[in-house]
Amino acid sequence: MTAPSRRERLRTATVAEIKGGARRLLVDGGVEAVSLRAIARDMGMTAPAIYRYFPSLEALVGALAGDLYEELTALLEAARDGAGEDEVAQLLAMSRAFRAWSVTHPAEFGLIFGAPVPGVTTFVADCTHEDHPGARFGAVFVQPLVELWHRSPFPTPPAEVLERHLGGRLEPLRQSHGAVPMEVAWAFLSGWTRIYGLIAMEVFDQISWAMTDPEHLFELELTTFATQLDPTRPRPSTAGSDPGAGRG
Amino acid sequence: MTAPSRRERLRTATVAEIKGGARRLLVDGGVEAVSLRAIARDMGMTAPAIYRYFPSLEALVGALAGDLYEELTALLEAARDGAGEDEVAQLLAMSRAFRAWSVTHPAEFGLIFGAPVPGVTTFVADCTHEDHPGARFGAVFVQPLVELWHRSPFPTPPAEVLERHLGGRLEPLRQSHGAVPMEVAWAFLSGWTRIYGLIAMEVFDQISWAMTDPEHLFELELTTFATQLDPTRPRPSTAGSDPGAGRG
DNA sequence: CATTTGAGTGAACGCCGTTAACTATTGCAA
DNA sequence: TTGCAATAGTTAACGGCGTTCACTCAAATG
Repeated sequence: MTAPSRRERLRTATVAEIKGGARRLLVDGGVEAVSLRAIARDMGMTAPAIYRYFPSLEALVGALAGDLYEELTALLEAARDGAGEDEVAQLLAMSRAFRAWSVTHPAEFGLIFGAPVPGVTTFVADCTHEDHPGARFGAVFVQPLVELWHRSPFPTPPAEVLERHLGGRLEPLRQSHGAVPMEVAWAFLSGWTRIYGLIAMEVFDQISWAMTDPEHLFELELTTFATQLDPTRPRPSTAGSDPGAGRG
Repeated sequence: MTAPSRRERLRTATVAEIKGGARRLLVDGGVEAVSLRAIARDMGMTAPAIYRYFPSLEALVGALAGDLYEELTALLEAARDGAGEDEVAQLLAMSRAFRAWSVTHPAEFGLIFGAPVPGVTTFVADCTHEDHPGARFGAVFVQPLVELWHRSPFPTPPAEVLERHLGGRLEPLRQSHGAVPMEVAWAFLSGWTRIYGLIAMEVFDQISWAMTDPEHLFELELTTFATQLDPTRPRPSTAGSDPGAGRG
């Protein structure tokens, strides 16, 4: 483990600058606004120089997507670690952190959670099963669910129903997370579907025709989900649980 | 109401041909593959000629999105009309039809239900509240829910909880659908979130790292939702309700 | 029949990704 | 220290893109 040479330091700095410019363009104008020529212009370079660092624009977009996955995973882990010991509290904190990031980073959310983008698709396809960004991302949610299940099992549909609908179809999940109980897999898939669906609808502006302030619907879904996971929780009608309070 | 002139007939035919070419490109290569020059090439024309019919590429994409909304709405209405009198059966048929269309038309789904696309966004913004594509689309789901609610109310969270989370935030929905009971609004938003979320995850390939055959998870969610709407329904464990049977 | 309207063409401008040939600089080794 | 190889950058060019402009020609209109 020797110190990086001067050349290596310059190179990583340039790579970071290229990614930074790409992200700025992504935020300002969506993925279609990310262009090698614009990035190079902002850096005071010419476009072909970027080919010394990335083999194509698609590869650059894929690398950017990988960084976003890492950024988001770290954010969720921080939210989990700051939520105490209770697994349900951890899941709620992670869900809220995920929504907050998504709403404040719509372009980034669209890149990694929206319709497949050429560069991102190949980046995801090149990952091994365990290091698949979706798997690493899902692990943050699956882990507290597993621990909660072992500590105090939550209600689920009957085992034979789960077996018929999910049995034998969870191999990809097991390849990345080991032997996850079928009930936990169901709780994760069902819960994640609701969280993802609501956030995607909000970020993609698929809900504004029906309601305003989707955060409150999100909190309602969260409390419903939390109650399902832990029926001893205080009901959402308890005073002091008003969602959105204290968050602007 | 006079018969369309020869010129008008030719014009509508050309508009249809342009849209057809645009959709072919959309299906083959995603929205970024839709280009005026490629469309014109396929038609044996030059690109500037299309400006006689659409003011810009974005406007063409927006018009295409409008057609897709209409196509999908008609499909859902047909599914509803073919499902008999029971509202829950109608909702199930519509949900399955929606998923089937989405899975077989991923590019079209991404255009109208994915990250905002410039042309589509302005098209949606130009619609009046009642004719908003999302509203016309949502109406097909809201209507059976309203009728079911009046015929036999389904269980919901307590009224005060709904009031606190949704109260005063459903004006957009009421502007397009009239006085929808808050419980119905909740059931629609909650149910639609799960349907949309699961389908979007499947179409956007956000679930293949965890499981195969997402249709079975979709059917599990559907039966859960149906049981919530109508507790007298046969439980999902009843023989003969195996999801996916007869559709493989 | 004259005129206006509409449809379509070709050239051009400025973007874009990408490749090829070339230059200058850095780092390393004889 | 000198010489070589790797590295980082340049310019020029190709084809594709959306879009505009000036133009032609046929069709509808009076």
